[in-house]
Amino acid sequence: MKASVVKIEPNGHVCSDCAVRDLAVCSSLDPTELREFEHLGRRVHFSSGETVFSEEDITTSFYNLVEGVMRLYKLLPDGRRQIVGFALPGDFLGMNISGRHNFSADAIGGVTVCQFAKAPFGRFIEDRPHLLRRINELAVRELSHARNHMVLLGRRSADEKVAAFLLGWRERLVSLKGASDTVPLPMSRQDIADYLGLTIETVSRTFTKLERHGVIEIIHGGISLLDPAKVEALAAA
Amino acid sequence: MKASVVKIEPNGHVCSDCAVRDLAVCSSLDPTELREFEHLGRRVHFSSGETVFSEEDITTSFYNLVEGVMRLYKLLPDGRRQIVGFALPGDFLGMNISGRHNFSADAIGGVTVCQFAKAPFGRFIEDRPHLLRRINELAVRELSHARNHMVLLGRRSADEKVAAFLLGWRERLVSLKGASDTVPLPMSRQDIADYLGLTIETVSRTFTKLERHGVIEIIHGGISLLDPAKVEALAAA
DNA sequence: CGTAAAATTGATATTTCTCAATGAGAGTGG
DNA sequence: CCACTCTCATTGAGAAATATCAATTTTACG
Repeated sequence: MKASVVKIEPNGHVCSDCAVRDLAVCSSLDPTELREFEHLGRRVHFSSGETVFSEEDITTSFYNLVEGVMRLYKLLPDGRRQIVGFALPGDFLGMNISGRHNFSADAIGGVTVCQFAKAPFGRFIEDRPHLLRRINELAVRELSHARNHMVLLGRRSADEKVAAFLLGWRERLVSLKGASDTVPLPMSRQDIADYLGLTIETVSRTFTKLERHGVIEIIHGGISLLDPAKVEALAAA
Repeated sequence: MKASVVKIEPNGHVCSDCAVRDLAVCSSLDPTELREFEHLGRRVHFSSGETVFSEEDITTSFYNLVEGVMRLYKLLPDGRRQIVGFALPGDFLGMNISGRHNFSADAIGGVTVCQFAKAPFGRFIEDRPHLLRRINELAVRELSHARNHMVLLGRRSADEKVAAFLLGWRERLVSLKGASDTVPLPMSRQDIADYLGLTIETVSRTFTKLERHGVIEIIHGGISLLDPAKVEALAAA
């Protein structure tokens, strides 16, 4: 990845206008706190493909994804990649024990984050247990996703993986933008493969197979769910 | 006839004597708090194979594993099982968002837990942010484990999975009981297979292969690491 | 001991991967 | 506007890893 040309809006943004105000960690703050919080975060933009942070980097900031999609991944020494999740607006990134990030994060398409320096953010949390509780809530939810994903990776067939992915991704988009049977897929086939523990060829073949069976339609930049019930059946719950 | 096993020790136990005092959530409590905490938890014993809680059960308690080993798993509708982790003394179980457990937990061999009713435990946390912080710490650590395990499930070969499992399991035992190249494996081959996303036959064959290559020795109830460096190489970091 | 459960081993089947070629879409410069 | 090139996606054929099915063998336990 190339060096990042980073745009920082000094103090230009107000939390009360923020698109993720009610989704993100900030939902636990009252208006007064929010005004104080505003001074802690800086909006930063990343272009498609840029790396926001890398695994093993010392954690200097936490991030609140405001707009766009990110891939979160880990690499094996020989380059094999496992995507451990896709981040969407409202997701909070950077929590860890070791003081180092335990995965890397790239922008998929343009991305806007609200970046918090670690130390001031830590001090802000200090006497605000409700914020800590909110962060814990997000961590526990992540943990639940992670466990579901382990089941997918360890025990599902390629067809089931793809079907479950489409449904899960749609579900997340639904809760952000409302229901639709058109599912945008901003990530590449390779990303999907690395998320599902498959090869790009297998993902591609599975998409084609689903389309031949009239279950989905592959459209530009995504798919359309022609028969959601059938996809659910294929996903094996 | 021997007296039947007393399952609940009403108030018999004192936290200050507890084996996991410094490992568990309780490590964040001072002596005064600990005395109060004592009245919240009840020691409960489970025999080998018993289920402590099941996925989708409404969460009525949290659990602190005090002694023994548990398997934590999720089932697909058709019975396929994925073990999402093994719990060891000091592990804290029961955190969730939905109010329901998101995995099931069985005893592997005899197990002793410290059980906390959800409501009083919640109230106790309320004005003790340091305890909440400790719980968050454990959740974030779990999350890191979960992500590492996703890499294993999605991107590692059978040999690498087995090797990584042996090393990871040993590592956990080391931090509980000190270093040793003898690695007890209280779980069955089927458990290992369901943890690694393999079949029991593949696990068995891989063990045999490692033994033939002089890398491990299969002993009663576990294995002995004859060549730890070789195992690490096989695990592909 | 004797029986049941767990683990191992072997032979074969299946799924998914690998390697290789082709096709489609986006951006570039002539 | 049209080649040209680059990347990404699709498709095919064959290979490899792991699963499945079927015996044994070993271990655990009453």
